[in-house]
Amino acid sequence: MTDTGERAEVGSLQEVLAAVSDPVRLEMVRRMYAEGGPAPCAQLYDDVSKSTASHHFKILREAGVTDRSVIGGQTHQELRLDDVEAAYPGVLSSILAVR
Amino acid sequence: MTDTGERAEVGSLQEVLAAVSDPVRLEMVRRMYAEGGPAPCAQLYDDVSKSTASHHFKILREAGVTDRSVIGGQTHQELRLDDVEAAYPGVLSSILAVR
DNA sequence: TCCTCGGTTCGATGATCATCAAACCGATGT
DNA sequence: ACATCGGTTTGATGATCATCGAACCGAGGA
Repeated sequence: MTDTGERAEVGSLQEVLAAVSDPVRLEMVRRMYAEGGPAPCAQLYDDVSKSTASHHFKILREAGVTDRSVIGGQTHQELRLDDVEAAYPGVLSSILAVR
Repeated sequence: MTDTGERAEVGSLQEVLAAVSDPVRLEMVRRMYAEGGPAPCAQLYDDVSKSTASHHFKILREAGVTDRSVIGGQTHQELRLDDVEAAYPGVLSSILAVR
């Protein structure tokens, strides 16, 4: 297991909100949450191309919402729920609670 | 006091998130919240033109986040916090709690 | 009646952004 | 060594959107 990112700061509230306001990205976040740990990219989306997915992953990562790691040669994405909650209590958890 | 809108539904979660993910609109929402009731448009923004502000009000209204009423001839905007909370508990309140 | 004031609507412009295909890259397997 | 597989980067395209000025509109006031 190799760390790719160095525990970046969680982005501004605006950045976080903008990140999850896109339907494709919110679905990714929901699936990561359901997974409960590092998940291989491919399981986190359908209906968009690999390159588009990679683009969305980047935006989520830069907003500090997710983290990337490499496990057994494969890239995985993980939700940084605790970090986001620490920065903006209730925001992400209440969004995930919807439905 | 005249009602302009007929208690519209609160929009989808995506709509609500998109509405508040814009800095100008989030500031508007914050000021409405601070006001605690119907507030005249002019007090809810600076740095943008009247037409831009009106555009943002419309987006907030269509997302079900705010409501419009006319008091003494003047248009006022009001936050629909209770309605949004009923639809998506904790989402808007936790955003407003930031800072 | 005419003017002003607060706000909306219209039309246009520029920027941002989601999307894709193609090329690339690192790791694994043959 | 080569091919494959998962993922990223690049470059381009089209759509969405924030922004503005100007025209418009309804309500009061002079």
